[in-house]
Amino acid sequence: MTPAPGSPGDVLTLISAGSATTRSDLARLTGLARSTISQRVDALIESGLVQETESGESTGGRPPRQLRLHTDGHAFAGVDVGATHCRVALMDISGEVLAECEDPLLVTEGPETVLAHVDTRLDLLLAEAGRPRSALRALGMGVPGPVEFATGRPNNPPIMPGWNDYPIPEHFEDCVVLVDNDVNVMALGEHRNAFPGTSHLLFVKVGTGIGCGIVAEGRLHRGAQGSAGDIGHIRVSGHDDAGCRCGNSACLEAVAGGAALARRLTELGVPAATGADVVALVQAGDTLALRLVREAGRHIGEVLAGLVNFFNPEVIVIGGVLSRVHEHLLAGIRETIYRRSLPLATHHLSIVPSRTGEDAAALGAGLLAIEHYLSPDNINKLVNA
Amino acid sequence: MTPAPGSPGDVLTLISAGSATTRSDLARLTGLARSTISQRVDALIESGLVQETESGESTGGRPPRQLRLHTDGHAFAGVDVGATHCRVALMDISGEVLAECEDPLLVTEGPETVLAHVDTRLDLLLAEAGRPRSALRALGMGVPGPVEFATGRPNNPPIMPGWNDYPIPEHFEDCVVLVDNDVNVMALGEHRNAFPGTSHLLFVKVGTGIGCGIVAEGRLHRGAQGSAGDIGHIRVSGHDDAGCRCGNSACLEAVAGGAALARRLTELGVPAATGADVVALVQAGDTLALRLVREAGRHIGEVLAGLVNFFNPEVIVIGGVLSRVHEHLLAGIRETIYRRSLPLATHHLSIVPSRTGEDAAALGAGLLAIEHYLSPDNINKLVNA
DNA sequence: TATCTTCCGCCGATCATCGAACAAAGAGGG
DNA sequence: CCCTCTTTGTTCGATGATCGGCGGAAGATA
Repeated sequence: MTPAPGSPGDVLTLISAGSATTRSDLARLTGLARSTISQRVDALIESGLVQETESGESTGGRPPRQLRLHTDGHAFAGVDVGATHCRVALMDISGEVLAECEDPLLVTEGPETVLAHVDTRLDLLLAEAGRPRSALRALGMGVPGPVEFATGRPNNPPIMPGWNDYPIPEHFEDCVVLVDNDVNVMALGEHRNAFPGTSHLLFVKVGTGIGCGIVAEGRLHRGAQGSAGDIGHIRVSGHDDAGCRCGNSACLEAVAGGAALARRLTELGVPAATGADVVALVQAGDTLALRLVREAGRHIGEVLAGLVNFFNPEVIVIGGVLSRVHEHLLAGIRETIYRRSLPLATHHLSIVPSRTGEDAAALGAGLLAIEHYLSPDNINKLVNA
Repeated sequence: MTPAPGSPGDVLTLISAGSATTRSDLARLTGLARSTISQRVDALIESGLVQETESGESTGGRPPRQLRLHTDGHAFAGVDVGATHCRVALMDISGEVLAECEDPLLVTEGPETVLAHVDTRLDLLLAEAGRPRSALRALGMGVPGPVEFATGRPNNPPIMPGWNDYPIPEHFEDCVVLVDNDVNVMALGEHRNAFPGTSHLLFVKVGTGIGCGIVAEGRLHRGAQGSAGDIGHIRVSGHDDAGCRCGNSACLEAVAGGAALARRLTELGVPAATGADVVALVQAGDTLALRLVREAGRHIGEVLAGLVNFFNPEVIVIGGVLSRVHEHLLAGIRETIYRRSLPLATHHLSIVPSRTGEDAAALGAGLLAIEHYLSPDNINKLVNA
């Protein structure tokens, strides 16, 4: 129902969002009677979803008992499957990280190998956190390629041989599994962690390739085929000679991606193989590398300028390996966006480096799982059962 | 509340969407008891929102009484304020047009003049439809510039002198007024009218300038400052000599907009002043005009190819004056999009000319008003009162 | 210590919803 | 033509959820 939001799920949403920490808050926000709220809260405590902590500050009368998510007894996992690494984070229901690990692992080893690895790490982390496997409620996973979100199957991922159409969720039988593109979960992680108040955010990952996660109205926009945000193959002007692996030329990725920068540096006599090498050179003070990074920033900025006009975000977050030298990358990006976008769209626009860093992906994947579990529909089912 | 959707507003939503036409349908869809549904329907009939029409087809038992929106007693207005015209449509609550008119009118005359004109037209149309002014429940308006949707005030519109920050809703005291950008309401009109099933749609208006309305998850995306969709100033490659009124160069609008095409034709010895002139020349068989339009299509396609990668829509609709020669414009657009966008994104993508035509804007503006009035929140308020 | 304020649980009153029973209206069959 | 079956719609008592007042709890203030 639309009016008088007051189901157990809605009540929990208010608690988990931090909008309400006491029964009085809940009564005021929902419009329900205090007695009704008490009943709801009792049910949520009964289900092990909420706990009471000792009194809070008094405002002149009896101090209210604080309510918060019950962080024991449940566990959620966020998995970041990268091209060459695998990171697993174990989180409690509030989004706090309980334990975390990262290992080098090639996604090209195929789904069975990678998912088996995730499984063993999961057991280790659960042991470390002192929770049984049965406490695991949901698992979110980000993978480096397009995914059909509804089914959790990769959709012709270019750099994940053997994964096409593989039903990832079926590998984990006893818990809900949500799979999404890695950039999407990074965007989610960054949004929830650093910019919870904003409605429209773009997260741009500048690594070997270039991708973008889109948060619209606070929710991920995946598009019709789940391929939204694939900005690496948008054309930039003046580089028709730059051939791309996709078969076209002048793609953003072929001009400003980490791999492209490394290749260009190598051609110019400074050996570099990956985006990380480029970053290292910049940090070492190599002026050529620095110039290339700034130029890359301008090219990225050209594409983003168009997207700012189109999408009108409040925040653009720059992440990925190349953002380690963000002071140089951002200079070019900002310069170009402010020159090429409309004043109305840029006036309140922030362009910032990622604040969440390395584990934005694992964190975002975990949050995907947690938010699914905490959705009012799901909670109402749990409480009634 | 989230579970068991069954407030009067939700019931009406099902009726107005055509998902349910009988009480039984409603009981089945909402999960509520038949008696409860009857009670809800009675309340809606009482409020004048729903009417019963005589029996439907029997399926072996008593034939159900059909329910539909009560189309008498209410009226809604959709106003399309263009640069040089003003169109007003009077609609009933089901979205059917009762009466309509269009007059030449310069938006540069300023808000008082234009809104006074709207007022007189409104009275004429109401008289024509035989409804009193008091029947007017809500009014939607599309204007050729950015608008702060929440307040209904134009936000530094470049071609609407005197309108900046003018509080349009205050001019119509006795009814709710919603103001939006013209391209947004066109997108809404086209979506509701021709593609109600799709989630993600782009409506591209190619007229004097070039703009884009965005439908995401079935709702308009307006962006942080309400300036989303302003694609006319996205850079196209290889035209750094084309200066734009915005101060930059190589803007899509300056290369492929109707005004730019007319100017270019004139330079080449074929006099043309506006986009309409260009269309006329193409229709008269002028090969030069035709070549320019095709070329414009390719430039628009280049920008749209990027947006397809970014946004991943299901449908792109081409409207505006230039779409009158859409067979030529679309050829270039399709060619470029299919060449420059990712296969995953283009595989299920339709690129089609507007099916709604001239009054997409007035229609969309009216629908904006109607959908606001029919929103569950508003209906619940009405029924309880 | 007395009083005030706020918080929280208890409990009877109230209200919305349900579901069974019944009436209505047509289909189909003998 | 009449009888039975099916589906629809309404009526009404039963049920269960919500409300709001009351009183106890717990701290602030004086």
